[in-house]
Amino acid sequence: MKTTASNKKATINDVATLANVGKTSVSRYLNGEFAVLSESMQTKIAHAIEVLNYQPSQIARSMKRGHTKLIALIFADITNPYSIDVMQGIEAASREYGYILLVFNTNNEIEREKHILQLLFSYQVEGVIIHALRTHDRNFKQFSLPTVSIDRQIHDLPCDVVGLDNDQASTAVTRYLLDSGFEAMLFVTETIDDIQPRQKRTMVFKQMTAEHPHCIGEVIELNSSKNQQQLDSAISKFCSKHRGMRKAIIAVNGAVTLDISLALKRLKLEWGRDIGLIGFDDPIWASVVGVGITTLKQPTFQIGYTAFQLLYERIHGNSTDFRNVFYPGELIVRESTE
Amino acid sequence: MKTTASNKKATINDVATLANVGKTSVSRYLNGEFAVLSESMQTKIAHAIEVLNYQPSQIARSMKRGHTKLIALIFADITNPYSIDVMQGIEAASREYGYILLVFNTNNEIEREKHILQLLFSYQVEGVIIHALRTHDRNFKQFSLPTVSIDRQIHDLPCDVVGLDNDQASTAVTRYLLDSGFEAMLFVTETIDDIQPRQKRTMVFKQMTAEHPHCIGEVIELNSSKNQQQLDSAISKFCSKHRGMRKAIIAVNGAVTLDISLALKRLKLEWGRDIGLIGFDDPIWASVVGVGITTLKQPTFQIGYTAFQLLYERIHGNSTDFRNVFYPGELIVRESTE
DNA sequence: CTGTTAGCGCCTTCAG
DNA sequence: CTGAAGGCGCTAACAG
Repeated sequence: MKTTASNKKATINDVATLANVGKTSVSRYLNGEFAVLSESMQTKIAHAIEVLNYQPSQIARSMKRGHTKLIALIFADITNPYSIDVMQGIEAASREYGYILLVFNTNNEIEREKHILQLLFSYQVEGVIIHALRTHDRNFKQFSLPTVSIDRQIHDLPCDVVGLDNDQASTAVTRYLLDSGFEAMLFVTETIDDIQPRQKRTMVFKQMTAEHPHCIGEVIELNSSKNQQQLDSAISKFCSKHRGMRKAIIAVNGAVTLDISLALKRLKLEWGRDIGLIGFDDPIWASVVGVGITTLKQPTFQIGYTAFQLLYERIHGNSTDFRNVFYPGELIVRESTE
Repeated sequence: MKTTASNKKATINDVATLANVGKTSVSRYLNGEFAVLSESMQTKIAHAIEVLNYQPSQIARSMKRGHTKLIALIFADITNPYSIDVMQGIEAASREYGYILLVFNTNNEIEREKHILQLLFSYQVEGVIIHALRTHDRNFKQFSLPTVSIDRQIHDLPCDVVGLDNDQASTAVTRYLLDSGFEAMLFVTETIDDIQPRQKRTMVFKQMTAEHPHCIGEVIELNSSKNQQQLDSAISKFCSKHRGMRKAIIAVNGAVTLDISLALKRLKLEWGRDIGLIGFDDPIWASVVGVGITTLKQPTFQIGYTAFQLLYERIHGNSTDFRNVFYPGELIVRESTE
């Protein structure tokens, strides 16, 4: 309200008029083409911009140039802490590169997903980073925007993938348990479907334990993450079956780690003392609960950051073949596996 | 690659040409003005759209109409779980209303904030929801977009506010502790500055304990959240000072609850048995840690949802005076205060 | 070095 | 009911 005339947003024309120059020059000024602008012109324009508190309209620019500096982030479930962790890395990178993040949540609804994919076109988003739930998805088939997938491969959408090196990670976890003298291990995973990471983690565990004759390796695949009973009975069966042996449970991810912790509490079992516990992902509370839970920490920030960089390269055409970038995880030993 | 000719995005003109109609009619079709379109026309257009896989450009639309269906979400610290929780509510609401979320993180950098505020104009964002860190901020002074603040008032920016009813909440917490027979309580808060919620929570606690002559109420204000030592010594001093009395610690928010839990572990103190513990906010791990931590849960989803609604109303001009909406919290009793 | 002109894709008068 | 013309704010030739 302090400015002179109208309280409408100033346009490039207003600036040109006030500065007494053509709008082309203003445009050039905005785009940093100072080499082709006389000093007097520069100062005049700068002044006018200042006075009018002028902000060039990205909308108009996008319309003209065709690129929007917008990228989309699609979560299948915005509730998933992993996604949020990765988002922090993405956010940091996008900030550096001057990109803006549109955040979407498909909320596991296939219709919603379809709608979103359309929106992305409408808004001329330049690229997409997605943490997909389903790896098969016909909505993706028609999809043609530059895309990077987080954590897992998507069958119906060829794209770059960045995530954890699940071979290394699962090997580290299993070997650690083996070396620590555990004799019976229960690997707890959510439904595997064809979600690569869960598959890999499980497979490596199976193989490694199979190779150790003195060690028992069992796997249980939870039907639904809400299924307390299944988990409780699986654990108590496991315990009674291997009475007298050193036992440990492995959680395939942070959500499962939480579920198991809760189950153990219900069963009055104490991790560290009564049974070993180790989990993929390193939730913030892993160090606070009981004696602390040993975890395999993913470099989530790094993953997000790299995801953006890959996307950036792809947007700008430096696209070779689709790449997979998998980072090693870090074993963080706490007393749950003492 | 399945479509006919060019692989460029189809425009309204392409549709018009293919359908053999004027683009005005297509535009009308897009905007649902079916009352003014003959049936034959409708089908022709529908067909052409289908064939071309046409998506109207939001960019162009925004340019013309002036509104973008974009709203911005600004976090001072994207790392803050509270923000993320609230975001879920905002996301849900924005989805229902057909708005898209731009997510920003000022990352506590004042320069960054300035930059973002400018961007908001460039992108013609229709409104802003902000979880501000500082309540004084000169960047806000010039700011004129419809805005809703989460959790706290912002001095330099008159706007709607939605958050917790801190009077009710703090009263509930303190009264509960009093009723449970605790005789000495330590209220731990991060630096209060003029952040309303912390202020209120602390104040209510002070008043209520002051009114109870048999009860001791102390407050400690942490300088920095990283300051372990300060916390450790404060707690142990508190404990030794009130030896023999039933003691409890109150954490002003989830972050502090975590810090205190860690401190207690370092001090070999067990909440529930050695000392009571209660915290504002209800982090997911509150039920897993030790015997479980009693919390005062905020309706974070609701807060986010409402924030969007208020913003929506303001964007659409139903703006009366600025409103404050404060929701009551829910006390969730666990064994840390037994 | 500088300004004129012509659109980007869409919507909105205003005439048929 | 339908279409032609103009313009949103900006940029990119193309001339001076």
